[in-house]
Amino acid sequence: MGKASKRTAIEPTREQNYPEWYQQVIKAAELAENSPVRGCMVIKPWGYMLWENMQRVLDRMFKETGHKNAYFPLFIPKSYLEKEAQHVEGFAKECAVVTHSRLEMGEDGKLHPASPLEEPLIVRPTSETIIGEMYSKWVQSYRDLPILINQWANVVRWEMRTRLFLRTAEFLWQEGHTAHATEEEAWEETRQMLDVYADFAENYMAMPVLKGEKTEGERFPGAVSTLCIEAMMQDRKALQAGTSHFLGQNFAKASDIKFLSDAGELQYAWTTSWGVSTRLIGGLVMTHSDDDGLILPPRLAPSQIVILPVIPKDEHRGPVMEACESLRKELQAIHWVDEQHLSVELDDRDLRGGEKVWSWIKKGIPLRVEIGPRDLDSGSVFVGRRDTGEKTSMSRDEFVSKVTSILDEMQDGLHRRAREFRDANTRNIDSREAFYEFFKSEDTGGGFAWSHYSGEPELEDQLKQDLKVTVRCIPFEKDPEPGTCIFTGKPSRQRVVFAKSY
RNA sequence: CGGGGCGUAGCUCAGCCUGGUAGAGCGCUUGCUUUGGGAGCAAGAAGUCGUCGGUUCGAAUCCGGCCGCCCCGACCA
Repeated sequence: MGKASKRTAIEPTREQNYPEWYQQVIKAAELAENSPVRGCMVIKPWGYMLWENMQRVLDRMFKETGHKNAYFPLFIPKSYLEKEAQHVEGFAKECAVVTHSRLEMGEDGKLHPASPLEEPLIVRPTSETIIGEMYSKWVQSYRDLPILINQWANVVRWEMRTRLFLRTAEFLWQEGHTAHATEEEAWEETRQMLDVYADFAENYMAMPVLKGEKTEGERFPGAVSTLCIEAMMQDRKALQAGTSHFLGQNFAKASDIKFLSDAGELQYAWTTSWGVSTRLIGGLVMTHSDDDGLILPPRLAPSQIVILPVIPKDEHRGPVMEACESLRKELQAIHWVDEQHLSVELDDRDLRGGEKVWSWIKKGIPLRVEIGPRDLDSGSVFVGRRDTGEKTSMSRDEFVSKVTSILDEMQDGLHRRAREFRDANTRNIDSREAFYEFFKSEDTGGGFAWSHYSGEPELEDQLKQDLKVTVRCIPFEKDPEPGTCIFTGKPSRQRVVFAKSY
């Protein structure tokens, strides 16, 4: 097996061509593929199950923090979007516009839009304006506040260049929209939801994230402040994995969300919005996967375990399948994290052994259990771990009793590995020269640079031009240490995090 | 939106320059031998060559229009 073991399931490898590797991992894992519709992807069952698991966990977290789900229209009248000036500026270029309501068959045998709409409809790029419109009707008194609503939806942003999961014209997400009586309460909500996202990223995705605030240039259009979580991918680029916006009274003024306070004064509400999207799946892929394909954290994997029957001769089929079925039943009865049952696949497809094994490696399933005639005789199972590649034979009973602790260990191991990678590629950088050097050495360098920075937007433009580097966030720090900006020498309150980004 | 490239079997592509019966690899189907980390042999199915028009006895091949896709530059969860 000497030469065979060198072959990787995914070509090219991460080192050879990272973007192409990413595409190939998704293809090999059957997460998604490009569709005939420009910029829009098809999410396949294995990928969609992953999304459903993310939804399940996040939805529970949202409800535990007092939110309820609702649904608002896909279409937004153009005039609504026009209400908030910065919002318009931010989104206008990427809006899909519906202008007609009917198709008629022309003499050329083709369908033509026939009936122009009085007012064009925008396919939502985000729903602040339409939701604000409804909130303005629902809010009269301070007794109507807060409103804490989330929606699971699709949105459309007409992007020029798209990449599966990371940036597609249509994507799935959740958007929370809340309205509050006081500024302080809205701020608290903004921070709370960022904490929810960070909790989810760290403890379910096993993806370490930095929490912080966006600079003016990276802020959500129309927001007073945008908070974010930022993760490092294996190519050392940053991925914005979630955002939580403090909108101040900007959208309340635009949508006329007013209420009478307990003192009888008419006031504008304070609003927030926050979201994560199917982009998280891209982040998951790029955080953990290796040159043999996807690696999934057990807590979010569509299934934790696949059982692979080994049937050398037809006479083995009955006993082996029986053993597999009984093991599956026993494993499925086990409760694991959040009282969820373990999810177990039994792959009895008529494929050769090696091919079948590799298909599951590429799909990133945490544990593979092979059961053949020899195992039946010895009462053992053969277990392969996706995270370490380790393969061991152990007694069936031992496996059943240890399986949840093995999964916990894998979950922790992935998180630790990702955090160590990030930390190894994070530096405090204290001079302009060192900064440029850090980001210019394409192959060996790059990563997160923590540097003092005085915050001029022109400076950010310059760095973006020179190095494609931007401020990812102004991190939340316990004791920010003041210093001087490495570019201008002006005083700086704290270090900010720079990186190349997706 | 500017620059470059490409449309031929399910996929990746050759054939085009120099017009003459549509090709390969992978995948798929069937059979036999195999099966504990990517099997071997044999047989088979599969394409109006993106589209519309022109030149020609004859066009995947030459010419023109159109459509679609990919890559590179300014924006983004």
